[in-house]
Amino acid sequence: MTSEEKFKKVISHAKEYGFVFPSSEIYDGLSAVYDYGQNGASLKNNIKDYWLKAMVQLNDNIVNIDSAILMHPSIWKASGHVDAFNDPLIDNKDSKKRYRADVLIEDHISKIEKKIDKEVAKAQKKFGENFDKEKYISTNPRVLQYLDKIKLIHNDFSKALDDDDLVSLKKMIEDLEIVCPVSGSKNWTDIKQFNLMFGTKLGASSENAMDLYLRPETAQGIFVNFLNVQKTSRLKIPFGIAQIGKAFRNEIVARQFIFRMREFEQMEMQFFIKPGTQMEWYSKWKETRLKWHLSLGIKAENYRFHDHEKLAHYADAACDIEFKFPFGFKELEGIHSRTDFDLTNHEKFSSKKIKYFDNQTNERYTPYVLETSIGLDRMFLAIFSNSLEEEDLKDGSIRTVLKLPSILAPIKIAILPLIKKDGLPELAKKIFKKLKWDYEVIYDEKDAVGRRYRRQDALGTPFCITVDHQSIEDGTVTIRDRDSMIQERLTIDEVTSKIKSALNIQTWLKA
RNA sequence: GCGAGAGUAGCUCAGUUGGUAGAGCGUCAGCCUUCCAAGCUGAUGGUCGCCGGUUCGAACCCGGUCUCUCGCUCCA
Repeated sequence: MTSEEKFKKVISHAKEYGFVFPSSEIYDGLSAVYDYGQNGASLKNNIKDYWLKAMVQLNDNIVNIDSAILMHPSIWKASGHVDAFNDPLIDNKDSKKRYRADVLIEDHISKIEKKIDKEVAKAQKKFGENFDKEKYISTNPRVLQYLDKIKLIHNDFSKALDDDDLVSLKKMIEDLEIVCPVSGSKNWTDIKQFNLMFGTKLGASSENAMDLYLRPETAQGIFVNFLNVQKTSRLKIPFGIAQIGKAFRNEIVARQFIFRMREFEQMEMQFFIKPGTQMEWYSKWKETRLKWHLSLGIKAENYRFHDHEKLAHYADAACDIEFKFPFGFKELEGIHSRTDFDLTNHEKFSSKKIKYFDNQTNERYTPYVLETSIGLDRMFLAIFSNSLEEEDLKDGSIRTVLKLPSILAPIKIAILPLIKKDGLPELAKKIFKKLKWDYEVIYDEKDAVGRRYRRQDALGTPFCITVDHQSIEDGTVTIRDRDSMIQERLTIDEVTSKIKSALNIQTWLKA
């Protein structure tokens, strides 16, 4: 099976078994928006729980918050999103390539700068040791001409950018005769402004309404609550604030099923530390987070670190944990050393002092931040796609089985009477009623038992308990393991304790 | 946004030169059954993505539109 076929199978299986549906499907769907169905919502919740247990419950110095999606618009100026999320884009009609218009012009400027360097190098070679670089640059007519040109471009450029004047920007590209690096043509489309943030309005009256954005990341909700949490929690640095929540990005191209959605959910933790200790924490959290992933029992070869070479405006070190999705290795989680960029900027924009006072050393400082940020929907896709298998059995049949980590499975146990008579359903229902207090349990008596096993396999149910005639005589039942298909005959109590230990969170997280 | 491909039942798909829509699986109701899909009977389910045009007649031809997949671009 090619990876493309496999991915198709993942998507249709997700739909067929109630995990993921296209949003608004009866109205033809909405691009890059998906709904989680009865089993998907459950799997997603289980992933959240597993993360919260590891990150918050087991760490005395990490707390969980839930901040609002709507936030004060200045936050996005402070965070840099208003600038960084607005791209003027232009297409070359011949090569069909898309470029950022500002980058094209910047590249053009650096080309001229290179010409100057060339002139200088040439002169240096000619004059040898006596060469006065400063003097040469300030007097040589050709160099001066280049410098003038750059200055002129710079002026027009910054004016156009400041005014959001896309027409002038395009005119610059035409006047400078910038060509597409691929096609070499000057056949450009008009420049279009892309804003990756979703806009909305606060206030019912259109006159006084305030322009807002739906948050493009959850992290800022943590930063703006830093003081609130720090003052009310009695936590001392180092400490962390975690949050699970939705974020929104108006992606130009959002594809690959739930990998890149317009509305998505993040699980983040911002860890506040003393400046200078960030590298230490950076490697600590890299290790900790990878360990968390591996604890779910997915093969280590499916994960890899990818260090960022080009760092974001706020980071001094960053890497991704990448996962081998059906369409290749892609980012699953990011671990970023965010320095004091966010807190410092919020201090600047809000005019509130955002500092931490260390009683031990009597120092007052702006904490540095170490971020771990995982896409919940990506995590879902990683687990789901990795779990879906088609097995060729010895009898020639094919078994579709979703080998979810049992701790995450939406349904933990299926209770099945072997046949629908002789008092077997009654006993099975009794067990069903007892177990549902502790687990997600399903009862099924329809069709042959083999078919019912396969049905549960496709849903990812790790255990099937079957009640047969012997059960009525001696109270034993069989428990079938999803992955090995091996059955064991045990008493109800033994079965319960077996399941209990198999789903023991401590065993999972320590793995 | 550009290019290529695709849209028919819950899923996978067939549907001839245009003649009022089919299969397998699934689901549901039964029957039969003491342990790993494909035993029997019956049922449910589709304005053929949507809108318009051509035609006596359109799933099929034409135009538009929406959505999906892949590639390009973007990913703070």
